[in-house]
Amino acid sequence: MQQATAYRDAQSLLQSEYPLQSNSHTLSHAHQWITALSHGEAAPWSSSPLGAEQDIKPAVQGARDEMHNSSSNLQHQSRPPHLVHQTHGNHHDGRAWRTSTAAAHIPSMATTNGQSLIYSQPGFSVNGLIPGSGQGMHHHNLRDSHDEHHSPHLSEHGHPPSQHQHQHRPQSHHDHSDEDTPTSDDLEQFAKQFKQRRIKLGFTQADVGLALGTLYGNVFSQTTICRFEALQLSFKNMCKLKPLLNKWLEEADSTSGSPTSLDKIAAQGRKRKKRTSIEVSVKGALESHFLKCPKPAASEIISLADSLHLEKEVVRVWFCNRRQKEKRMTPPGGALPGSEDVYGDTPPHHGVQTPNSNTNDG
DNA sequence: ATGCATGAGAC
DNA sequence: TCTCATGCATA
Repeated sequence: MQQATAYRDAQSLLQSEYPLQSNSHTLSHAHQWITALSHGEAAPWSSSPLGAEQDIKPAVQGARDEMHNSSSNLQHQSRPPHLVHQTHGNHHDGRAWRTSTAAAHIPSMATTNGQSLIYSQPGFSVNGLIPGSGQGMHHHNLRDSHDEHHSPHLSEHGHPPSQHQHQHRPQSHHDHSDEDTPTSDDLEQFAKQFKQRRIKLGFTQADVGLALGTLYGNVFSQTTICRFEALQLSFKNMCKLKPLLNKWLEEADSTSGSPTSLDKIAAQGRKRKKRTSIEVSVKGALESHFLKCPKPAASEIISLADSLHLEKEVVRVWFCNRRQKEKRMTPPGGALPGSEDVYGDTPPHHGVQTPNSNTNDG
């Protein structure tokens, strides 16, 4: 598996040097900040437009030979008793995206420039699947298209279909894995299985994210893959990613051994704001406030930020992220009793699960 | 693996 | 201004 290593090497370097993601979603809006750059109006935090201040990491990580031939018992799965199953109607939240079949096809963008490190391998279709490698590429907004025709009521507002309940499948005639709305159980099992297979195949989470780009034109980051495996995405989001990852499994299996292609655009992006490190004590204060009021008003955020000596934006974002975390399928620390439905936006229970219940990932 | 951040779209 | 999907940067 030296191919993966080499490619990941390049990826890490690129990632360090160029703070730009070749996500098609982002690309569709890339002109925004690129234009901004042209105008010379960089964000206050973009100290050096050249990105020279970043420390390039050697990215030495080729030791991941956890793939010893072991008994492949992928069918175990002990159902944790936490997932309260609720008889909901046939709300199909987060499945409308799949209805756009056109989104699954890759546009043909002739990337015949020799500057990309593409291995012409018959396994992976490297002929123009690379997002953002050239300039004449036309992306298809998978997300945009699905966002348009999805029911406006299916969100987590009011009485959501909820991430962590059993979504009773409309038709239970076969064990499809990439069709219809999966249940929370399905997702859990798939995520687990996916991780096992991924590791056995010798791929990292980042590898998968890139591969999804070659397969669908939609690149995902290591973060997203990681969160998928850990079920730390919303139910809707999980449903959306599952078919893609499922497809990847097939591809990876049939082309195991073939090098994955990689091409990233080395573009100049505006720098993101430096991540604010909130002190533990301050975090505690924020959490206390969150328990009392998960949705503080702007004025309240200001005063809170003032008392905590933080920027208002930082506090605001913190609350946003906090709320979002509450809506994940598997909350990291565990559910906070009493702080869930205070804003009538959260379903009355969580699918709490031990985050480290994966005993075979290496 | 996860914390803070961005941005499009929804309210 | 929020939600939601997503990811850079970092622990």
